[in-house]
Amino acid sequence: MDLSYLKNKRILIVDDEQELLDLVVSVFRNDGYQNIATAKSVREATALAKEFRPELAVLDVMLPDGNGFGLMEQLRKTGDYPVLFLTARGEEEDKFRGFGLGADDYMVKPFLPRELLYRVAAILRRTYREEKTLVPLKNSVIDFARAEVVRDGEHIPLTAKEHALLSALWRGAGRIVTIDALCEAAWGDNPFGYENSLMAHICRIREKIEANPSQPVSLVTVKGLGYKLLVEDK
Amino acid sequence: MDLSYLKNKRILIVDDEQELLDLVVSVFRNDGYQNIATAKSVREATALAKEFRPELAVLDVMLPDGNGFGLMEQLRKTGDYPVLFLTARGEEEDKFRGFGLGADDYMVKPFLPRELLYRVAAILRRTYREEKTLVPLKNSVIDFARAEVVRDGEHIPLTAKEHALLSALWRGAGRIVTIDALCEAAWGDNPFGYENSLMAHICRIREKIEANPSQPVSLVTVKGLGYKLLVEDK
DNA sequence: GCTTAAAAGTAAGGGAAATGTAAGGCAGGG
DNA sequence: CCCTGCCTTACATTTCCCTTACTTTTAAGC
Repeated sequence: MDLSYLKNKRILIVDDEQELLDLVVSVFRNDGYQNIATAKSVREATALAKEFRPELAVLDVMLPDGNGFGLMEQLRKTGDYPVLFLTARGEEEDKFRGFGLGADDYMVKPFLPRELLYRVAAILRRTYREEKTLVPLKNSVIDFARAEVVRDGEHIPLTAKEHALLSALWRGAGRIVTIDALCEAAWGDNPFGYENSLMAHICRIREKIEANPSQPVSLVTVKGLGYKLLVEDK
Repeated sequence: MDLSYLKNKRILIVDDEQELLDLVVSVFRNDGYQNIATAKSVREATALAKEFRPELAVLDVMLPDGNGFGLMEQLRKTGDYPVLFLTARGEEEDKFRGFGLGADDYMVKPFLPRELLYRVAAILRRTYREEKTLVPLKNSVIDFARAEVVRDGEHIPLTAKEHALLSALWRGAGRIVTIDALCEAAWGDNPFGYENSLMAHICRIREKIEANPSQPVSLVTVKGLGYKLLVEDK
């Protein structure tokens, strides 16, 4: 299961201690998270959240100009994303207060960095599970869950075979996928004698995903070997 | 925000110690959970899960005929619901192993009953977000709470199967829901041989929600893949 | 425990969209 | 110039799904 799409999620980290803030940020960075924003106070955090639009927040409970609970309520006004609290040892009641207000998880300092990462990953996986299905190409985007291609804002439906072939190509994204492998993916048992049909499907797929189907840039032919699906970014 | 609908969720609890099992069950019962099933071994749990179809599982790591991790992998074959692990103190590595396999939360024994309840509630809340009772479609509105469709001011009742199928479609709103998933939703365990019946139900649902059932715009077919429910606004 | 209406399941004919087929084209290499 | 490998198009075929009418099951009320 590919979960790498979770590493692009926007994460907001709020703590007033510079040292801990740096630690937490580096923990996330080292694990591959790309999109991190930080704040050191309630005020800073609420202002930042408006334009950063976090998809998950890690909040310290103790803050100079208020506390994490109040902050969460502020944040919930601009978006309903999960929240994980951090608190100093011994404040047992805080734990329940956070959960009671709708927090998603709670950790007591000092904590193991690895545990923080696991807990955040678990929350992200549950919350944003459907989105692994969007695959950006040069001139279009494939949406596997909806079985359609979006090009110039237009939604073009995919048929079952097209969906199966694109899935196989995407699994080997960037690498060559052989004719045999594609036939296997689309026709399963006894995948023989369909080479011609495969070609017809490739042609139809190109009409949907390429701006100029006769000069393909996303689904390219590798003569004598097979086909390659070139995916943007990732 | 009304969260009482979460108390109806089917919860599976697995532990080999009778005493702890009783404790956990009573903790849930006292908090209002209606639908609890228990098992004391991997074997018992996998058999039970097939027909109980849990919506969340609480698993002890140590079991007489295996461990909770193996059990989770078994369970994941029949459904993708969240899992919370319980383990004895000191097995730090276990914690990471559970998360690594895709667990949703983890607690060390002995734990505070209240914390267990909060953690379970947090997971349920995220996983089964509020079942919106009113769902607007192009030519009608589904009212799940009343099990009826409103079209042109007319109230058309939904039958049990229609309701179950529409719920499953609504859960995957916009995305393709496979024939298998729909059969699973409507007929539970042993969801085979009902493809034809499913079609008849789809046909009847369309007569209720569509202005022109032979040209559906809300419940559309994706040949060879499944069906999609297209929701307005959202 | 009947009776009866509504709901659910089954089966078959027809139709449209998806898929398969084949022929003509085109480009590059030998 | 021919041959190979792939593209493209038009057309044939097949598959899947819709629909309808009918049977069976369930549940509700007496």
